[in-house]
Amino acid sequence: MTQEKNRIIENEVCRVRMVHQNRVEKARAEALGRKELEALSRFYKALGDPTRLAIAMALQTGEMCVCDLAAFTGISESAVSHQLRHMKDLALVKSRRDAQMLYYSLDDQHIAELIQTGLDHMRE
Amino acid sequence: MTQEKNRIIENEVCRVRMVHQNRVEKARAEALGRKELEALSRFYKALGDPTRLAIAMALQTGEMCVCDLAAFTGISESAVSHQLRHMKDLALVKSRRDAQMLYYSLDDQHIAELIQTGLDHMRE
DNA sequence: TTAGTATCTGAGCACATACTCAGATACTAA
DNA sequence: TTAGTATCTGAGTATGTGCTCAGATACTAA
Repeated sequence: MTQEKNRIIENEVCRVRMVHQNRVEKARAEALGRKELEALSRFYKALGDPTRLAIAMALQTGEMCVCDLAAFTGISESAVSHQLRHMKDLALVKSRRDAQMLYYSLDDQHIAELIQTGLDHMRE
Repeated sequence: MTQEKNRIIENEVCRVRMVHQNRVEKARAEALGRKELEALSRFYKALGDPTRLAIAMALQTGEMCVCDLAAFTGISESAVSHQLRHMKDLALVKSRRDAQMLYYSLDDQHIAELIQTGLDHMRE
């Protein structure tokens, strides 16, 4: 157990208390970079809202248009559209146009896997 | 394509537009219940914050105490403690006490799997 | 007991976010 | 072109959330 006392540097308190320096260094060695960490957390956050998760799970059964998803989720088409844009920015869904309608579908097989792993956890 | 026109019921607009009724019904048939959906989304949301994700990934390398995690993440011990409580409520982490210190660790192997699946997606 | 250390907690604040509403845009068919 | 349908968009708002701060609590050792 390596312990360092708090040190005063000029007027700032520089708190360098590292109770298990080796553990912190080990974790740091395996840590993601800041940008990767933020990208990954944004991805989880995308499924971290009941509306978006419901949309993603609905799209597991096949592609659907905005008003299908509005009917399914019970929220307005506008709200669904806002969420779909969000999910598209995160590469969770993609869309194809057929006449006036846009059909949305999951963009990546990993998302279905992620949902399955989450379900396994919840029903552990 | 089954289409219903908007109907006016008293002063409310009751919008029942269902463009692909069969698709909506299929999605409904496989949908989670409201409570399950919310529980699952809370679980993803738990990893949907960079600080909590960093904590979870650090704990993949072994158990750590609060001040280790504060040193690792670069945020205050108070903030770490708040987040750990949150994560404990969600059964993401568990703790064991050894004298004054509390050692936190991942509560479930599913979490490591979930992180791995997320990484695979990000690096697709 | 007392002092010291590690962690927790509640209040408060700044910022993020999920929705609604009104209106814009994209496309089709007459 | 015009009317109709599907979707998108920006602004506004109410709620959620992550942090800091000050102080409380839990435990150990003298």
